[in-house]
Order: sequence, then C-alpha cells, then structure tokens
Amino acid sequence: MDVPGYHPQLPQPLVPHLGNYTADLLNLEGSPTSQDSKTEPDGRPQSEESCPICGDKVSGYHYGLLTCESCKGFFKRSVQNNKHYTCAEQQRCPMNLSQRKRCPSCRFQKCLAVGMKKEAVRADRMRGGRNKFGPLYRRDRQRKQQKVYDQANTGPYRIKQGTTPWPTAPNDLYPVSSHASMSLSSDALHQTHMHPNMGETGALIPLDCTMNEDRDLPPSSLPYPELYHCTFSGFTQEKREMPLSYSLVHTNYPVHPTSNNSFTYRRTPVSSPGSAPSSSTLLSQAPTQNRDSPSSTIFLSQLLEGEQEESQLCAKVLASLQREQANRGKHDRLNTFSIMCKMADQTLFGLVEWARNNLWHLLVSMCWSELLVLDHLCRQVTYGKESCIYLVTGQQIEVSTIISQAGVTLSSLVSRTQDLVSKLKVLQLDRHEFVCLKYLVLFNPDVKSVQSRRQVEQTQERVNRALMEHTQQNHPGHSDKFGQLLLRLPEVRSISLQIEEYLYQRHLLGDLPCNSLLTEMLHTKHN
DNA sequence: CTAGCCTTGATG
DNA sequence: CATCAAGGCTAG
Repeated sequence: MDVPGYHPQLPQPLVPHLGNYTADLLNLEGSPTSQDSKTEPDGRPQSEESCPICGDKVSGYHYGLLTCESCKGFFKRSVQNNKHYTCAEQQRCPMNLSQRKRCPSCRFQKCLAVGMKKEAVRADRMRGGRNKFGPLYRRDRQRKQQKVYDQANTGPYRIKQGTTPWPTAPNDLYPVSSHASMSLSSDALHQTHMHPNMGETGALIPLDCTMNEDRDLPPSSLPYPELYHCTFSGFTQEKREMPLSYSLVHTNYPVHPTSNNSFTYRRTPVSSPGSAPSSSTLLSQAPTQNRDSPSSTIFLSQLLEGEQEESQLCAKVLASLQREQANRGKHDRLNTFSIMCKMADQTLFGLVEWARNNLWHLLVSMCWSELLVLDHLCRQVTYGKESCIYLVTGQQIEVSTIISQAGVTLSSLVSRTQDLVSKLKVLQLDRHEFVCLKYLVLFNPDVKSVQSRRQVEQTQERVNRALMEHTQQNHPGHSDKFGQLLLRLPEVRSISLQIEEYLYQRHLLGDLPCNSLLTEMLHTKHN
C-alpha cells in the first residue's frame, strides 16, 4: 500500500522535507516531558513487564520494543548472521520461557510479529551511543503511562477482551526503515495534485516513496493466535482527541465537487453525526412493506443520515496527519506507507464511530477491509478523475505513476480496484446505493459469533429490498442495476482479502504501525 | 547456540 | 555526567 511516486501535500504546520522519513508513528500527546521514569504511575517498576515474545522479564527497549535480554540477543544474532530458520512444525510453536529455544524459526517470526525491527540492528556493528530513535522510546514510555491512566476508559470500542490483548506490542515505535527508499524528483512531486479547494494554507509536503514491496516475504499463515486477542481500548484516547483536531483545519474544509451523483446531503439534527441509525430504526418496519410506499425512501434517508460527510472525514484525517507530523522531528517524518496506513486508520476510526453497538462492532471487525474498499470505491466514483486515485485527504495520485513504480502485489491491487471503479462509474453508483452496499456487507449473517443472526438477516433483507426499490425507482431505464451492483460485491471481497494479506505481510516485515487500529483489526479478524 | 553480564558512546 | 540501547564476550 505504499505509493511510489506519491508526493501528496498537506497543509501547514507540516514541515516540507524531501528526504526519507522516519516511519515513526508516535503519540499525539504534545511535547515530551523531561520525565524519563522507569516506573509506572502506580510506582510499579516497568521492568516487571514481561517480554512479548517469551514472557521472560523485560530488560529494556531492544530493537523497537521492550523485550527480555535473551530475545534481544537472539534477535541480534539472527539479523547479524542473516539467519533463515525453518520450522519443523506448522509455524505455531509455543513461545515461552521454557520452550523459546526449541524453534528459532517461530521465535524469530514472533519477534517480527510483535514489532522488533531488523533496521535497529546496526550493519556497521558500531557499539554504544544511541540510535536516532532514542526519543521514540521515550515517547513510548510516556504513552504507556498515559495508557495506564486511561485504562478506566476502555468501554465503547472494546470488541474482545483477550487474555493477551497485544499488551506489549511496540507502541508506535517505528525506526527508519533500511529498506530501499527513494526521494522523488520534482517531476514526481507534480504528479500528485491537491484538490483545488484543499485550502490556501497548503504547503508542499512531499513524502518519500518506499519501494520495498517485493522483498522476501514470510509465509502467509497467521502464527501466534494468542496475539490476536485484541481490543480497541488503546484507541479511546486518540478518538476522544479527534474533535479537538477539528479546529486545526476546519476552516480549510475542502469543498468536494458535486457530481451528477450528488453525494452532498444535509444532516438533520435527528441523527448524531457519523453514527448509523440504531438497530431499532433498521428493524422498525417489517421487511415485507408495501413496495409502493415511500418506506424504502425514508429508510434510505435514515441510512444516509448516519453517514459521515466526506469533508468532515477529510478534515479529521488531515488534522490527524498534521498533528502527527507536527509532533515529529526533522528526520522523523512519516513515510508514504505510514501515511497511507494512517489514512486507513482514521477511516477505520470513522467506521467504529459509525457502528452503533457491540453487535455492529463485531460485524465491523469482520468486514472492515471490505468497508474500506467500498469507501474508497465510492470516493473514486464520486470525485476521482479518470487516471487518478482520490485519497480521503482530497489528494490525487496518478494511477500510472503507481503502476509503473509499485511492486506486483500493489500494482495488481490498484488495477483491480480501478477496474471496479470503472464498472461502478458505468453503473452510475449513487450515494444511496453505496450506503446500501455498505450495509449489505456489514450485515452478514454468516459471521460465526453473531448471536442475533435473525436480526442481522432481517436487516440485510430490508437493506436489500431498499436497494432494489431505489434502483427501480431512480433508474428505471437500467433494469438490472440492482443485480449488477450486487455482482460487484464478490470482487470487493476478493480485493479486500488481498489487501488484508498484503497488509499482514507488511506487518510481519515490521512496516505496519503496531499500535494502530488497522493492525488490531488485522489481528482481530484472524483471531 | 543461548543468555547473562560487560563495554561503549551519543544524547540530553 | 547519568542514562541506556547498542554490540561484545563467554560459561554453559
């Protein structure tokens, strides 16, 4: 998902910079304090934490996160000696204090999976000193402390309380990648465009493009199921911060163009912004309504009212990215891939915000990637120009630039997605239909752990009927639009699965910000 | 090969 | 000068 040849611009106060960016995904908590305490707020020594790989006693930060001394040494030896281990079993060997020696392959995979960074092992073997990521560790400590304070507020977004809820994953530590990176020429810079109404304060914020997709990838299975018990608890704080970030850019809302498929709509005070209608609303009328009644129209309006306006989402994402960059040092900028992850992350926050209750959260956790794909498709159909990809931030990238410079997987994903965009443009997908597709994807009665299967089925049926009636009433000349739209869903699913697989591979390579909602979703779904 | 302890040296 | 995360050393 990195975007070679991509130089989007973000408004101030981001600092223009043309070099490689440190992919540091740190907290948004403002300037660091001078406290560098090794104790938790409750006075408990931090060293009592257990190693995320084997559970042994943590001895400090090593190669990106808190680990024990032995895993530190193991990781160092493995990277320095360029070890390639093979697991004799199914790459799911138990990893604990007593068994960590038994399978170096699984141990190393787990090191990578929890976020240890190969890049932090020095190629020149220089001893001593600090690498340039020292400040990142410090901010990680602060964030850990902040998390402890926030533990009381972990209610609304918790999906699952696991026994090992990814507790010791690196908190957004993300040292500079040693992967091949390249700085873009000014030509490439101009291959991306700001939306004309993006805001007058927009300064050139070029980003590097990391061409590191086609490295050797580890097996695509998902080892260490115990890691995939995740919660959203770590995100309540950032989420709560979101409204504050509005003020940063809210005067610069991009005014998105209104196409024939007019996607602008007015929100009524009845619905809380960005929140879907309640389940009772969705089920308030029997699915066997009289077809000629306006019930489906009203129903669709209700669904639409729950949708977040694009300009608001755009503002949120921009504000988040701005703040992220503002909190970084000069050599510490997000790289392109990390920025894309951040965009996806913020869109996911929107989805979780949108989802009403636990059932919905569960459903979202099973189809988040499809919803993201749908969201992207809708944006392309509405705002996207023929040869460009339109990002949630309003920025545009030439498809040809991506295709020419990306690796096989990414090119394939972009091509497939653009094909789908073309088909949906031909179908003239409108916002009502998009929302219906979104609900049809969400309300999937096949999700195993869903208790109220009947409720999910009924909602699905109702949305299905609304979509059918809408297409018949609004596009009478296009007799099979309903069927054509439904036929696109398997491709949406297929693309989303490929994206998940791609993201997981990047995650194993340490490229994904570990403390992101994106990462948690990735793990939760495969749990 | 492992893992505990030691040395180093940039950083604030 | 203290800190602490790098690499080094070595007995087991």
